[in-house]
Amino acid sequence: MYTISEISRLTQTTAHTIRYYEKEGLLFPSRTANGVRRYDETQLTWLRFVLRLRATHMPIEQIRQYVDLFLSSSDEHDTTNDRLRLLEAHQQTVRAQLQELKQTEQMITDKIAAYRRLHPSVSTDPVRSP
Amino acid sequence: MYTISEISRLTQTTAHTIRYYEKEGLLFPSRTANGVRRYDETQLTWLRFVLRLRATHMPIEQIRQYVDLFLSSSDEHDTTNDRLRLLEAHQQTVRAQLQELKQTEQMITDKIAAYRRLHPSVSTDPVRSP
DNA sequence: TTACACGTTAAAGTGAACTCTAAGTCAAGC
DNA sequence: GCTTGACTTAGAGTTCACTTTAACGTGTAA
Repeated sequence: MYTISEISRLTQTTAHTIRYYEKEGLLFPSRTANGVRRYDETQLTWLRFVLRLRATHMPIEQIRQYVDLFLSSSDEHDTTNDRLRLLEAHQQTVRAQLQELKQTEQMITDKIAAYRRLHPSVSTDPVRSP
Repeated sequence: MYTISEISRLTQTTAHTIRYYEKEGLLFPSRTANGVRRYDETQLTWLRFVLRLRATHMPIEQIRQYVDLFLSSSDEHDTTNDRLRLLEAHQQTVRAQLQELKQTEQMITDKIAAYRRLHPSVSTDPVRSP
């Protein structure tokens, strides 16, 4: 079991942010008798999953939806399909981001190459604006 | 020459945002006698360049730095190297974003595959938390 | 036992990037 | 001449995701 400062170090995330994620309903650490948070491997894995989604700009609200579906799932009420749909939707936005990034990476690479070819002339700058 | 509503349509960006970018020093459209903004192809190209950088999360402040260097460049004071350095720095962040996105894309794909294999069982959910 | 590191909370504050409001000007069409 | 719609401005408001503050509790080493 880890303290908040330990998983803070392990995930390179401030304790502040970890508490904030808990307040937003993304994490559910257990507590000691006097209310100190304790994190097990499962919670650590979950936090890493959340951080992955955040790094790809999934809004906290959407992550919470996923968590809520997870928690509300039972034999009578299966939420697998809903979760699958959320993941597939996010997969689409991740792929769109990848497209955009690849194109911009190419643009920057081209521009850098142009700058290098022309250096040190500025008058013939490849950008030609404003 | 385009009006603000025309380049708004052409770039899928609200006129509000385009004026905001101008206020932030990223665009310099000319004006008609009574102060109405007019955009030429160069300004349109420039806006598209700005939108590319924004789509890859370059902060407006950094874009402005690039613009400022561009505008302050002259025969006596060459800013090519500084601009090159800014672009190279952003190239690094774009590559880091690409890395992160690719990894998360893989993770989501794996998770979706796992959900599909196990469907409709929830008890053996691949996430196993919280 | 006192110091100090580390934990707790609710709530207010921050910064970035828009987004909207209010009050106004202006040109074209009926 | 009047209405409509597109433009103008400064400045206030919004949203998101933290981040800080203030005030306090707890455990352990010197």
